[in-house]
Amino acid sequence: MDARKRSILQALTEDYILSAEPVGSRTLARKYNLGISPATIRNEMADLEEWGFLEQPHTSAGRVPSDKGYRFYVDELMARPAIGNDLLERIRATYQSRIRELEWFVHQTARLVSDITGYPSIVLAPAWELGIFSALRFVRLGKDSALLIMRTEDGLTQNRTVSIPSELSLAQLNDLAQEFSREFSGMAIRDLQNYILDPLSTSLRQHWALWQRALGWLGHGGGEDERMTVAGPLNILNYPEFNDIDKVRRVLGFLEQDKAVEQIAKTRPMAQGVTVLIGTETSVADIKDCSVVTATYRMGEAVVGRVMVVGPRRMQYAYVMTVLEVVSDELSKALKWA
Amino acid sequence: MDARKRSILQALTEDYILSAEPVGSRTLARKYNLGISPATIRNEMADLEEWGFLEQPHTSAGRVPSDKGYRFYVDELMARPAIGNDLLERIRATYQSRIRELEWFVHQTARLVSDITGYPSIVLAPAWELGIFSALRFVRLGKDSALLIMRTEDGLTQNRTVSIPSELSLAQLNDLAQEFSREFSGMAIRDLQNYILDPLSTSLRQHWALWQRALGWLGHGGGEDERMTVAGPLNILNYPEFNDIDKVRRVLGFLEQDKAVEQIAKTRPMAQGVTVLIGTETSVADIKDCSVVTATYRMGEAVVGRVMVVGPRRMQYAYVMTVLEVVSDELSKALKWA
DNA sequence: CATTAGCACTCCCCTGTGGCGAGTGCTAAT
DNA sequence: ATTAGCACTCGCCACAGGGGAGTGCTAATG
Repeated sequence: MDARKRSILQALTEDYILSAEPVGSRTLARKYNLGISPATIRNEMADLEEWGFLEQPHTSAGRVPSDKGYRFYVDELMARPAIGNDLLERIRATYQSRIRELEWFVHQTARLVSDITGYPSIVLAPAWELGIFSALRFVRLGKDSALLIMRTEDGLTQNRTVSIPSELSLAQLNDLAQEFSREFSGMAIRDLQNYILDPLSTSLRQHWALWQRALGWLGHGGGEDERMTVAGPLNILNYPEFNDIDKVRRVLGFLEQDKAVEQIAKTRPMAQGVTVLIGTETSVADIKDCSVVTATYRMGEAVVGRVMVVGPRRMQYAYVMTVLEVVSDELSKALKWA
Repeated sequence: MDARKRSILQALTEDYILSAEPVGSRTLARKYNLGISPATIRNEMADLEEWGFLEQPHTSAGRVPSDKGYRFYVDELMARPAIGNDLLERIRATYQSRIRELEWFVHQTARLVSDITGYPSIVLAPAWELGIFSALRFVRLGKDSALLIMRTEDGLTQNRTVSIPSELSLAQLNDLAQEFSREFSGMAIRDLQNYILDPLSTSLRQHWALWQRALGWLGHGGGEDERMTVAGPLNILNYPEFNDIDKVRRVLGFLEQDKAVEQIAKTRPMAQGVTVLIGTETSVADIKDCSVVTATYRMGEAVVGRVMVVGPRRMQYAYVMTVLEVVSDELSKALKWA
């Protein structure tokens, strides 16, 4: 692929990203100073199409980048401008709030990203069930209910109201919690559930029903909902390729459910840095017309969560990547002190 | 309005609810045993249109009920069949779970209702800020964070993590909480916020910053999000009148934001029972093509929340009303023991 | 020999036309 | 009062034709 083909592919991709219209040779020659005539561009485009970088919606339409074309553009062609100062300020300001709750960070980040980019965004909260169980604690609320507080070795906590047998005294509850903590501290939270359901494994079995009730939840680390936040899903309606009600249904349906997002997350390992998945690269049929940009964030040293942007394939890749880079970075910094 | 007009309006409305197609005189005569000819029906329909119960999308189309037509249908014409046993069982089964958390009820109810009816549903959680403050309590989590638990006289609790000055001992915290509780118990939660911000009102002012941080939240009763749950918003896409992308945007946008729902809730007082708002009766422009069915639920004796269904104007009113009646009833029963 | 002008060709899109069908309102007959 | 009959209206759809954007090919050009 020589320099001329590269610049044609780049110009075409950028034009299409802005216009959403198939780009023809004449347009390309007129708008971009390539120094060659439409006829030459046509020849080059024919090559690029043959090689799979471009596609034609139909004969006598302009060309459109294919997944492979976008991929090449993202990997090799596009410029990565530095982030603007205004934007940087805005992002930093978001994290300077006094509120230091994990859930708040997740919500704010999702909203911030979808606001800034104009695409739907998803933020996955720290994967609680991967944490290491440290201790358990009860706080009595009423005569037959208590707050169950679970804590990880990282210092994260989560709590929930459980109903308890009213004959248990506060002291007894505390004993139970201590015994449980002693027994299971150091274990991955994900595994808690399996252990507790084996009645032989613990001397706690006299209150088996209580534990069973409480730990179905503990093992999951709270409801599914709290682990994922979607912001701005309707942004997708602003892009003409989603004028089709069926496409809208697929994409919004995807954003609504929790599980598919995990599929995407699994496509790439939890490597640090910003990752791009284009069209079918996500291998999720519902969003085959979308691209996804993903970044991870850290808490201390460990990678604990993800920020994602879902948009049309003709996404503003460079911009989104830069935004996610900065956001995930600032978020990681903010979480360090949380 | 004589009996014949009534039966014509009823048949037409029911046919249109099922078919979404404007209904003509011939169809009406053929499908329903009205005992009169199309010509007579036409005359009657002309009257009904003149009186504002029917509308014609265009000359030479069939007729469609107007808001006024639906209103008359709902108030006077429609049959209210009893709920089926299967359905009743399903609803009851939902509330027989062991999980007794308020938030869980709200989520489950929203999902249940949208599943059963096939329309989007909204459930408003108990209006926390209307409750009466009873007591406050701290549970230390780490060296500079604590869990703040607030309790109402009804026995509802809510909690949140707050950061606290690390020099405060546990004993000091407890003293603070007790002092605060003594000072403010019996006050409506909604009013807490205003009082605490007046530095003269309390001897607690030495930890003013802490209280300020904590109580901005207490006064609101948690994030907005937790107070409202939407389930099945995409159900709206199944109805042909929402094939238009702009209508979809309006309705989904409405469901996404919190505030507009309150507008609707305010349209009708918190009276018990099931209420129907048709088309522009909601006076929310974004959902002028929708109808809303609303029911309230109780906790003990007091009405504390709402279950709502949002659907196209040609909604299955009778069915939805029956479902909401039963659901809100069962929910109220379940909450009595929560 | 790479580049480019020229040209025939393709195919989408828009518009206008005409037939069909559903439904109406009116009138006259029952 | 009801109804059959009929002319009329209008949306829908299929179809054809013109325009336009863009292409691939070929032959001319520097």
